[in-house]
Amino acid sequence: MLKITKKVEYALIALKHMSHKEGETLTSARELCEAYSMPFDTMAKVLQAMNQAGWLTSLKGIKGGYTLSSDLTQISFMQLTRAIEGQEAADVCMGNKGMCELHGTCNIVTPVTQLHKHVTSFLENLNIDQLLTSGPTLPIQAWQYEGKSDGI
Amino acid sequence: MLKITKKVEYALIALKHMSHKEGETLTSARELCEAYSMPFDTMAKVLQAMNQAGWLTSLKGIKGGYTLSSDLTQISFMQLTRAIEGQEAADVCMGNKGMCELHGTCNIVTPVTQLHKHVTSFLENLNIDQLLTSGPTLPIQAWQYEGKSDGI
DNA sequence: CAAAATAAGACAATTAAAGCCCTATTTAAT
DNA sequence: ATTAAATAGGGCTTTAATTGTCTTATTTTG
Repeated sequence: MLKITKKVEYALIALKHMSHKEGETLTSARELCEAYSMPFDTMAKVLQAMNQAGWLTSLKGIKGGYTLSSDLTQISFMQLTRAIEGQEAADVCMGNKGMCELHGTCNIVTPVTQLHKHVTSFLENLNIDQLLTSGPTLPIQAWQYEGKSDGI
Repeated sequence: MLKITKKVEYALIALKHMSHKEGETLTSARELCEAYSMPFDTMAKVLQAMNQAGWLTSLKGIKGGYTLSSDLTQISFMQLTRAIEGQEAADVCMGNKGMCELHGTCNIVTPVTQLHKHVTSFLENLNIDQLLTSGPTLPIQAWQYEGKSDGI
């Protein structure tokens, strides 16, 4: 139901792995992909994305690698997927990149959009530390969108 | 973020359309696909699935069609997607049909599974009437999974 | 008997995700 | 200096899931 891509999965695996390391130790893409049998190139791209998001510090050259430079409580699940899949992919229901073609005729845009926003805002408030250690502690809020029913 | 397929979208459109009709009126696949510019065959399949789920009554032959035979408050969003996409597709994070290959090595199975179950259970309690008219009134519950962190 | 509907299987097209290849650049060690 | 191993990143291929199409059978009203 929830669209969690492999890349986001790899990101979570990497973050968890790195968060269990002592302060200064570097983690390389190779170390990760060997430890968890993931494809090297894909893992590398994911680490680059997290580096660009500012959550990691990278060191080039032999003996290089990444260190976690952020507190996992400061990264939300939505921020993570946006950093890795891009805004559009993260903010939209599957199959409906941007606006759906039906639009004018569709009688359910509003409710579906609302539902999507509802779940999304829950994930916006769910931080990676919660997710990986204690589990989410925030409820998904009740919604009450007082439709304005569209069409029919 | 939420994986809502076209077929589920079409189902919602159809249910909303039918719920706004007076008691006995039949609705045909053609009527629907013309009204909302959807592909006929796909719409037909969706109606068949809902019929098999027992939510519609079908009448064959010319002058045939479907009537809504259930109360929309009695159908949950998860039931709907299960009826249309199948149990497996509905109950699993994208890309991870059944069990993910990493499994043994993966250090995040538990949290991700829990998150998925959490959102899923919210959708299990969200009924189609709520969704289409008043919006969901139940909160997504807090979760507290007390990890049992897997691996690393 | 014809027309229009449901019923359903099989297949084709489309699209998004995932993986792979290649090249450039950086840096430590020999 | 050269080499080895790391990050950085562009582009392309493969794969898999979804979506849509085609076809045939059956039902039923006029």
